[in-house]
Amino acid sequence: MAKTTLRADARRNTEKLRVAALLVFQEKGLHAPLDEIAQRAGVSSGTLYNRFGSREALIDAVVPELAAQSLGKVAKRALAERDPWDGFAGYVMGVCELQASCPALNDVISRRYASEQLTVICRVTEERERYIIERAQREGLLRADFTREDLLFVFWSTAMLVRHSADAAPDAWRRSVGFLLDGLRAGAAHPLPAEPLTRDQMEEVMFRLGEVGAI
Amino acid sequence: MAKTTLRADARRNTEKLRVAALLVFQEKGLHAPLDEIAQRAGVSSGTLYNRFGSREALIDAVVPELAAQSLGKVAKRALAERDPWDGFAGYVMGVCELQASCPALNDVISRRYASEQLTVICRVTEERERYIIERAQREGLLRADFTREDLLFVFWSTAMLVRHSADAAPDAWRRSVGFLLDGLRAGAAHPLPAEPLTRDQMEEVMFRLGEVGAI
DNA sequence: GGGTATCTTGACGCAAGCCTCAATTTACGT
DNA sequence: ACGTAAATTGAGGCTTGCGTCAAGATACCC
Repeated sequence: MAKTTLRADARRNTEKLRVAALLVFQEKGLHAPLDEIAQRAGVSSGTLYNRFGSREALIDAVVPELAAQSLGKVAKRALAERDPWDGFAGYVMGVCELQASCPALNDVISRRYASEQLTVICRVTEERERYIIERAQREGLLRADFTREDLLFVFWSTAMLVRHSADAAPDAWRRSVGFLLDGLRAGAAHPLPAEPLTRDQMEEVMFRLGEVGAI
Repeated sequence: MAKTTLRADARRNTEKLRVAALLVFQEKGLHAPLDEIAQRAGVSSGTLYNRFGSREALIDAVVPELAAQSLGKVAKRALAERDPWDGFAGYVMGVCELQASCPALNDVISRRYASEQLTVICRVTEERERYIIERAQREGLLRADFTREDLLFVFWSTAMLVRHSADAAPDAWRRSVGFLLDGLRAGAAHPLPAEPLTRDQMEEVMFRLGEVGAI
């Protein structure tokens, strides 16, 4: 039912809002107050709702492109790596770097906000990650009991670290990820104390993440 | 300036509030609504403020004992372990188990709420952890570049994981910690991509954690 | 340039959660 | 048993943020 033609001023406002939204989201994450976006666009909050209708729609109008591009670049670089371990490790570091460099991407990667478009991106990402993992495991470089679900937990950890140490110690996360990667090399493997998550469990966890508290 | 003698009803209410507070904090963490505590104690929110004056005071009246006892037990067990590596690994797992089993302890351990008493506990804990780490490093079992500040990051990661997967996958954190521990063995060590945090940086990060957003 | 459909505005209502304080109730000493 | 100091109450003010809507402003077509 979307109007196909907007009045000129409405179109202009839409554009101003997109620009402002991208700025604010990048700076403060996907839970940034919408009022601030409206204000930054020089427009009332009512207009924001008129143009987009909901936070989700606004995010979907602005963030997926950024996310797809950033994540795509990292994956591509990883796959271009000759050595599958270097590819894997580079991928992990690359994604964490995105998390550290941009609150909006951090929220996407750690699933703090789930929208339709972002979910699509996550699915694509999942495929690639499974491949990157498998490739490194096939050559016996990445430990065999590591799953893609485990990878998400890595990103969640980093999300937390980055959110709280971004200012005081912007490189702190690198150490943590460094330790972790050393634990993921096939040679380092010792038996794990728990079963991997099923995909359903993962869905459940992610579903809750998108919910209320967000925390 | 504290009144030394309370009227009988006030003393009773104080006790009811302590009980309720401990329950609610254990169940929901240290940011639980105070109104709920008052309600559970069968008392108005005004009374809670009359008796304790602030969330911080209420927490300090109730949580430190729990925290000191739990953390003490884990540390003791770790130090009783013959093998320093087992001691260290057991300590890490033990603390994470506390995080997983009790939101209040999770908040204490990951510094989501800083109060006077809790800060004292953290200081004691710090001493013990430095010792546990040093002991394992002295025998060349724990990698030499691991610091106590890094340990806090481990607990922060776990805090995040536990908070979001407690229901759907209560053991998920064990895998992550397992990977990490494998990366901490001396034999697994590869050069790290960043310097360890100074104590000042750590203070700064922790200070911010206690602040506003908490997230 | 006038009429109308479209768009914008910003004050408003809502919800949580915090904390306060005037009015009321209660315990306790005498 | 009564007076007073101590305690309790809960409505209400505060804040942040969301989302709405009647009234006013504006673009666009003729």
